[in-house]
Amino acid sequence: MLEPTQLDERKQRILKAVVSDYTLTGIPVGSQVLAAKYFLALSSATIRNELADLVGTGYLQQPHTSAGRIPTDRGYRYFVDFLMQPEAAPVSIRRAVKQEFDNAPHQLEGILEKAAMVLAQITENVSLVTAPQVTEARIKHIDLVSLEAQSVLIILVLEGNLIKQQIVNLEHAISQEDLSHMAAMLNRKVRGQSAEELTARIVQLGADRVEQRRILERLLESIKNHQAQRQTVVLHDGVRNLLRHPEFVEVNRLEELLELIEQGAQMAGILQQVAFEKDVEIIIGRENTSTGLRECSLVLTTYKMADRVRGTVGVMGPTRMRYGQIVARVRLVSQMTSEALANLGN
Amino acid sequence: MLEPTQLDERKQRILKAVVSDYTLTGIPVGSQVLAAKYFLALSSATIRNELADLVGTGYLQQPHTSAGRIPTDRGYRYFVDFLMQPEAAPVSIRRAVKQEFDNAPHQLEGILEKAAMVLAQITENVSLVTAPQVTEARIKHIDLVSLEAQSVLIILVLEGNLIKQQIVNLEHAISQEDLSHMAAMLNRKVRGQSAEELTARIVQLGADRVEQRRILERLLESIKNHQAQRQTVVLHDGVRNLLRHPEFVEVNRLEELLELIEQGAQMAGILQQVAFEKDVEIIIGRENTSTGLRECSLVLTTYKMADRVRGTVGVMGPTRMRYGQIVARVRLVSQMTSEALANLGN
DNA sequence: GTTTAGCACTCCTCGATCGAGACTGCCAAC
DNA sequence: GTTGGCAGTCTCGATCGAGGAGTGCTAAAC
Repeated sequence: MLEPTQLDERKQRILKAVVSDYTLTGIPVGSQVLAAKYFLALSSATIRNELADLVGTGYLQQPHTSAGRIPTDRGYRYFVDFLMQPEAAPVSIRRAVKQEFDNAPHQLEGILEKAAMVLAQITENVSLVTAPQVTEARIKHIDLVSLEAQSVLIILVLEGNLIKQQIVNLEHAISQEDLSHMAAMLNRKVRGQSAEELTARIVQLGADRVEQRRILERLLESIKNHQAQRQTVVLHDGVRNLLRHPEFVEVNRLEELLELIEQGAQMAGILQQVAFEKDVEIIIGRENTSTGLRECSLVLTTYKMADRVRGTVGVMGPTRMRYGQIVARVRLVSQMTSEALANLGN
Repeated sequence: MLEPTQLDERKQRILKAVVSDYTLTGIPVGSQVLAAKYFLALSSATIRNELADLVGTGYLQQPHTSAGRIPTDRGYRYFVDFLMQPEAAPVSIRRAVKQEFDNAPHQLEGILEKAAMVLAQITENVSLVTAPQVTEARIKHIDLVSLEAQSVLIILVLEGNLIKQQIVNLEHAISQEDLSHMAAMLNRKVRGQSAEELTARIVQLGADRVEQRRILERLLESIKNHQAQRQTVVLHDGVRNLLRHPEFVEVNRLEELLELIEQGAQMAGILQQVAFEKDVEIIIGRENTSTGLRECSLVLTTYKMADRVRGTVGVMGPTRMRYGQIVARVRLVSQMTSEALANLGN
């Protein structure tokens, strides 16, 4: 674990200057630039000595002998933990974001898509948004709709107004009337229960006939399968922004990254691990378990949809990103998303 | 309009050879290669004369003086219209595709996502899939669910088992009992009608109280807005495949393309124009109205979900693509998608 | 009239070379 | 501990030339 005391105050200021300058320009920072732009009172030779120390302790590195310094992952980590201050987004951006969310369709998917779009735009990186996760979902409403002969559409409304739907095929035909009846019964009995509890209680439900009971069992089984099977969806936007970063001119890295983003499963795993309590979580370069993200950083946080319903929003970009700015903007979008989702249900 | 008679038989064979070779190798095709690989009976000089003619009539072009020939958009057009024969996908691929669809979740989105994934994989290009479009949707079932105090969740099941949902805020609270009652009434009266007809008939509905009637009006208005507002979703996959093509090593083109794909609106417009009757529609290079697609081709067709419910699937890639192969594979995925969707409702 | 061989010409590609520029590390002086 | 000076190192970009691929043209052969 890093300690702020590991670097004296001047080294901290120099590290901060290197990170700031490098994230802005993308050019390795030399001692002369530092002296001229940030440390007028010091000579470049002095700074060179300090830089050499910072390289020795692993906070900085040199791409080659006659180049300036760039931060290592460790350097970035020290920066975000102790040196960085979030740069609040300017009013113009706050206003634009608000407007976008105001114009978003009054609907879960629409809002999440909007969040991904806006976040990609204001951070100029790839945005990542997971659909809301339910921890121990409670059922608010069940509806059964007869489709063709033997198939039934199950609609489950969960806490937080999450809607799950599934089509089930039965052995025997059943009328809409019977279905409505069953739905009404279920609604009376199962409100506020979790899907697991529901299964446990099914035995106690006074299903008038054996036939009806079998259908109920079938439906519940389906619901449970469905819950288990459905993997988290990860929305993303702004892949085009990656192309602008000079670190991705070679196409190989990009390809690996794109695969990760597009197939989503691994990404979903990473995003789901973001702690709900934490404010913003930052994962830098090789801290990522996935090798494809070796040279990328993630800035992630959660949004809240309802009491036990949350999702993750965040940004993926090169380790050389403006952390201070991006943290603030991820936070902003997370808040706006939570608000927009809250407005859905009132 | 092109006529097959515009080229004599030998020119046709040469054009075909150039397109075939170039789409495979990506290297401009010279007269010597043609003579050696495709026209053993002719000398390279003869072929040179023919090539010069084909350049003169606009079917081929030369990147520079001492390079081989590559097809123009016109050349590709002639090829797909008169010379190409679809290359049926090998059994191994057919089997793999079938398996993927068998494993797809029993659910609209899941199937469409699967289609996009599979198509991207087997064509090694970007796949595009629109959600099903409804022409004159008929209503199968309406459900109203009380959420918090004054908000109501409307669930509409349309023909083809398309489900639309929306949350509406009312002026006054209303109980779930009242809502269920209204829903039951609506279901009795509106089955098989389109949303427009429904609005027309609302006046005739015997709404017991003025209050209830007002709520109904509010709901219908919401439904209509929702229909109008919701733009077509375009799923895509396989952007990573683009990176493999040498024509996209320069990042600029890619950026333009990605913007088109990611923001989707323009793309949706293009995809929606695909005629339902046609088998496979191919749009080549500058035939595209969008400048970003100047150097790309689209191979598109439709899938069928129900009688009046269809969507578009297809592939986007560089004009230099293996049309014969891709046409067959797009067709394959379209069929499998239609089948999978048909199985949803039985 | 069509086809072919031969040949000069054009243009791209790739590797090697070279100089300019940037930054360092080290040393000696302050 | 700090600073100026300086030699050394490495990258980057421009330039150049050889090699190669393919053409168009001409004149002869079929």
